[in-house]
Amino acid sequence: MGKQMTEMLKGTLEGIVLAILAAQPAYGYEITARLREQGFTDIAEGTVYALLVRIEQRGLVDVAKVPSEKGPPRKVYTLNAAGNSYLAEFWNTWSFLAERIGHLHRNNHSQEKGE
Amino acid sequence: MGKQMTEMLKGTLEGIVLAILAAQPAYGYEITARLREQGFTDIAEGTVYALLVRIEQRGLVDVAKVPSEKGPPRKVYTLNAAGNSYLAEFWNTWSFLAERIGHLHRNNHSQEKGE
DNA sequence: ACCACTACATAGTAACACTGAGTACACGAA
DNA sequence: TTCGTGTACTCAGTGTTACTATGTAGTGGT
Repeated sequence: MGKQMTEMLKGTLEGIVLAILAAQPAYGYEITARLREQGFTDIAEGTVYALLVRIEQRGLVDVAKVPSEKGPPRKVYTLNAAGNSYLAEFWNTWSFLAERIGHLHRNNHSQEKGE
Repeated sequence: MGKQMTEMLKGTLEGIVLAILAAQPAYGYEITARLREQGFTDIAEGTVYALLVRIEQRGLVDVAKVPSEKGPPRKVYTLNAAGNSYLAEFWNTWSFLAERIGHLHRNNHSQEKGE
């Protein structure tokens, strides 16, 4: 993966995964697959599992072990109240940053074109 | 500063500073001030200077020492060709990420409202 | 018996922003 | 003259994060 993307994912990947969980509960392997569907093709499995361990330890999710037909039991993660409020904070932070950077982006582009 | 913002700035602060330099050359103290104007009120001076050292070592900027009326000489940073192409790459990475996350954001919100 | 797919776990590494402190120059007030 | 304030840059140490690489294990097909 590009080094820029790696660095940029720091802080945002967590929010991305929480947002996926907000849509519906999911387990690690499934989350990895969903990320790949969404265009994040190069995110390693290990990265996702490590992140899930973190958000579990912080109490942002509830965990349930569910047997699988095709392999070891799944750990299904569900966003709880704390996770929801943390996610809401994430959206605030993201919105602020995206707005500021979007502003810079537009300025840079108009400059390139000599506007 | 919020912990989320700290983590989210990883990888993006560099692009933000390069974008500021793309608009016009500047020195460290000035860049810090400009960041504060743009709403990044809690970015420490030390953070900016460390970042400037990095981008100088990577050859993304040219540096000129200019005497100041009010203090030590200034190190004025100018974005060079390498810096410009690196910045272009940054915008690509950012656009991809912003689009993907924006998509998640809209989905989450429409879900909250039950749409 | 072997392989592919599913599913999770983890030790070690690199990169980055922050904290907190320090150095140094200019200038005006006390 | 000394002190404070604003300007301007530097740096060691810390915490957090995503990546790499590898390992463990269950299921089903050939």
